[in-house]
Formats: sequence, structure tokens, C-alpha cells
Amino acid sequence: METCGNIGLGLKKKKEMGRRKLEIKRIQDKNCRQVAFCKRRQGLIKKANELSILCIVDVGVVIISKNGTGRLHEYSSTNSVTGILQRYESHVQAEKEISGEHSMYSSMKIGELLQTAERQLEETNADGHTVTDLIHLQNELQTSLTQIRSKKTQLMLETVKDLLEKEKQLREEKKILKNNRARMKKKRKK
Amino acid sequence: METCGNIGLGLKKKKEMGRRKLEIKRIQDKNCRQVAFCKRRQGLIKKANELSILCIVDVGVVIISKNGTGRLHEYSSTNSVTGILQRYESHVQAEKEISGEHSMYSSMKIGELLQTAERQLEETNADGHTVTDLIHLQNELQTSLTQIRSKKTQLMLETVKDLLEKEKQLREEKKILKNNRARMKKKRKK
DNA sequence: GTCCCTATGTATAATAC
DNA sequence: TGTATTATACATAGGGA
Repeated sequence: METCGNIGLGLKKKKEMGRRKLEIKRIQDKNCRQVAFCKRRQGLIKKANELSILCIVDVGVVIISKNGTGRLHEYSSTNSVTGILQRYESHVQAEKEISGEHSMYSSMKIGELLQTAERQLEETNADGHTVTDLIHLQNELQTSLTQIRSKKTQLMLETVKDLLEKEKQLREEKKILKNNRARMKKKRKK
Repeated sequence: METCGNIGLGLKKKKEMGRRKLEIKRIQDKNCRQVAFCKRRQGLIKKANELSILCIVDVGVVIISKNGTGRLHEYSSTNSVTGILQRYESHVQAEKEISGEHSMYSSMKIGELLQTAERQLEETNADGHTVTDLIHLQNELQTSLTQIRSKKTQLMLETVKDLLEKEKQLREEKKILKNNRARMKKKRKK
């Protein structure tokens, strides 16, 4: 019963059907927000699909909503979002390697988070609204964990790659040495 | 100078300004396709941004075009697409790994945990003691994440170890070959 | 969450620069 | 690619079921 976006225009007639202009800012009313989310999510994914078909490109969309029942929404023009993500990651990583930077997610950050978490846990006695903080913390915790894991994985992948290269090089050297030996044997026979 | 989408309508007047209906299928004309791509890409990203602001959600978009000069396009409501992707990946991967044969972890899957967590959150209205459950859930969540990370690390460590061994072996073979060569040279001189 | 409806705001196809 | 114009197709706010 309430205008969602622009409140207080003082223009309400008996019935305002049709679309009204909507300012792009957080929709306050929870219900309106949910409805808008549904509609626009569908719209976005439809657009993504159209784009991929019309222009022959791969598109991936990920939507993460922290509230409500729905949690994760995704769209992908190819088989799986993961596929696109992997290609995306490879892009990024390639660029990173070129520019040669190793931005670290410090493990200190996690430590701080944990400390904060503990503090919050101890204060949870009476105050009901620390629940929100807790949720927030949980999210942060998870994100951090994921990031660190990812970083670690990346580093290990680099190591593996490195070792594979070394191995290849050694194999080649070995081959050359073998050839040399063969040639020498031949010469000696002559 | 050519209609992009629907060719051969036989309706061309002197000038057909304005938008025409567009079938959603691969745009044949390369030029039109490129133009459409630009416009629609911008449109999509704008929509994604609006969605994230209006509905307070995180949105990530990745577009990969194989043709033309432009290659990769991305949008993210948070700092980086990578961040969102990681969160997405963690979802998928966690469920995959946990539901796999290595389910030495708790009987509960991560997805279920998250769902339960949400349910609990929605029920937190009056009952103060669900906070405890929440904390418990958080711990479980974190433990699961840690376990998964551990498992992955372990696997990678095994790989690295394997490679290191291979490397060592190759080095030794190389050394032997070198020695052989040296001996042969000596012999020849004699 | 879904579907329908209306009225209107917006995106965009075609085109030219 | 970016910008601008025009006319129209499409998306969607608000409301109700």
C-alpha cells in the first residue's frame, strides 16, 4: 500500500496505476524490495541470455542475496557458471602474472576477525541485536576463509607449474646428453 | 545500411527510424552485432548495478567475447568480481567435495547448514536462545570449511611431493649421464 | 514467491557523425 | 568504439489475486 521508491511526493490520487519513476537507491520497504528483486533478477537474466545469443558471447551472472530465503542465483550462457568463472580466473591470473604482483590477503586479518568474533560471542548474553553482528561476522569469516584458501591454492598451483617446467627442462637436458653419448660412441667405433 | 535482425520484411520506406522488433537469435551482420553488443553490454551492467543497489544484493557479471578486439568484460557490485566468484565457488565446491566420497566430515552438508542457519535467523524474533544455536552453526560452518581446505591442501601437497621426487630422480639420471660422458672423453684421449 | 493489469519509464534498433 | 536522434519495443512500479 506504500509507494516503494519515492515517498512523500504528495501527489497520490485515488489510484496511481502504471509505472512511476524510481530513484536508484536502496528500497526501504522490505516487501517492495523483495518484489523488485524478483522482477529485476528475472529481467537481468533475460537480458544476459539475449546478449549471449544475439552477440555470440559467453555471459555469466551471479547474484548473492544475504536476506530472505533465496541465497544464490546464477545464470550462464554455457554449461556452468563454473566454466565461465574458470576462464575468467585464468584471464585475471594471466594478467596478474604479467604485471607480477602478489597481493597477499594477510593472515592477520583472519586473526583479527576471530578475535572480534570471540568478543562478540562473549557479549551475546542479553542483547538480541548482536545476532545481526554475528551473521555479519559469519559472512566475513567465510569470505576470508575462502579468499585465503584461494590464495593458497593459487600459490600451490604456481609451485606445481614451476616444478613441471623444471621437470620438462631436465628431461630435455637428459635427452641432449644421451644424444651426445650416442654420437661419441659412433665416432669411437670409426 | 542493412536491417540487422529481421531481413526481408519488404516494408522499407524511405527511412525507418525508431526501433523495430528484434528476434532473439544470432545477429548475422558483424557490424550490427558489434554495435548491439556495446549497447546491450552497457545496458546489462547498468541493470546489474541497479539491482544491487535497489535490492541490497551482490551481483557479478562476466562477459567473454571471442571476437573483435574486446575480450573480457566484467562488473561487480563489490570490490572485485573475484570476490563474488570465490563466494560462489566456495558454495559449489564445498557441496561437491563434501557430498563426495570423502565425507568423513559431519553428516550435514554445507548447503543444509546454510539453510538451517537462515531458518534460525528468521526465527530469532522472540527466542533469545537461538543465538547459541547460531554460534554452534557458525562453528560447524567454519569447521567444515577448514576441513575442506585441509583436504584440498593435502591433495596438492601430495602432488608437489610427487613432482619433487620426480625432479630429484631426473637430476640423478642427469648426473650419471654426465659422468659417463666424462669417462668416455677421458678414454678417448688415452 | 507467481501471475495479471495498466501506465509509463527505459532501453535500444536503425542510422548518421 | 562514443555520441546523438527518433520511434518503438520492452521492462517494470504499483496494485491486486
